[in-house]
Amino acid sequence: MTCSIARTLDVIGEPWSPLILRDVYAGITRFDRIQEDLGISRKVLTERLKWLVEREVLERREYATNRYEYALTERGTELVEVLMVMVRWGDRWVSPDGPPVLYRHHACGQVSHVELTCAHCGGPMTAKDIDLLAGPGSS
Amino acid sequence: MTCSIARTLDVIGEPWSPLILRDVYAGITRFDRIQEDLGISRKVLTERLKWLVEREVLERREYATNRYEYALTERGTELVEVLMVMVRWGDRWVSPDGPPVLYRHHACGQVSHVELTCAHCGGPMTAKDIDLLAGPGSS
DNA sequence: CCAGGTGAGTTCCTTGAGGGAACCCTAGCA
DNA sequence: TGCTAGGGTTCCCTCAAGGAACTCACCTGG
Repeated sequence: MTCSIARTLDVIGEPWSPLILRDVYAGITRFDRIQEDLGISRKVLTERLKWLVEREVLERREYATNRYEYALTERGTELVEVLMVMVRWGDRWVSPDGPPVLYRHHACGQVSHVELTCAHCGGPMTAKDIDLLAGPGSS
Repeated sequence: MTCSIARTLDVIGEPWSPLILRDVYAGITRFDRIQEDLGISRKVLTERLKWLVEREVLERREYATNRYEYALTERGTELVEVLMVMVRWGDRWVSPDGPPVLYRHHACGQVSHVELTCAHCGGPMTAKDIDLLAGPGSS
């Protein structure tokens, strides 16, 4: 499908993948730890990890003989931005007890959250602030 | 799970949902049009739409007697922001022919894309720019 | 030196969700 | 009064997810 959403979903669309990325980002990088943390079946975790490694979102590293851990690649690190926006939505609409996790921004040292802005003018850029146009890669 | 990512995925984690939201956002708002556009089975589309309406992400409106269309609620419109960040990733990493869709920003009139910034200081805020802390809603 | 533990998976069986095609009901319309 | 379109249901079948048990290599203590 000539749609960047569909193409992104092809990589991380299945429901466990974002949670796997979250774990790896948060420092849970080993097979058993991820399996235990998510309660995912070992079979499916094996498949997902292999898939994400093939798509170059994760990297498989031998940290001791026959012991492996997973790490985010550059592609994977940029996917975490998608998660950050998901977190914002979840915090706002489905977290009755307040946000479970907070972000401290290195640059200003404050606990904050992410805002979407226009790469060109820097103003707010949300769903209501844009029009859609056909691009070069459209069919 | 006390995790905003998991809670958000509970609402739109299944792979068709983001594409349904994209369609509705892009103006494809009726059952048959969505079904045709996505190639989803009618049964699953029925289930997904009902689910999204129950979660108050979509709204079902009778635009003529016994004719219904779907529209984004405020919650749903904010979910489109997640899609916009997915689009950015897809454009960057898995769109060999260039972006299929472009965004024109109302405020500045330019074709642009979305950037993540800190709500507090306005500086760039990506996965590498933050530390994670436990929040009030953590277990 | 061998018993037990841990990490990282495989294998196998069972159940449930998704796909496809056909069917249904109502409203307009010629 | 039959035709078509919109908006779904129903039924069957397949295939992927879950669960539990098994494997194999390395390490560590006694």
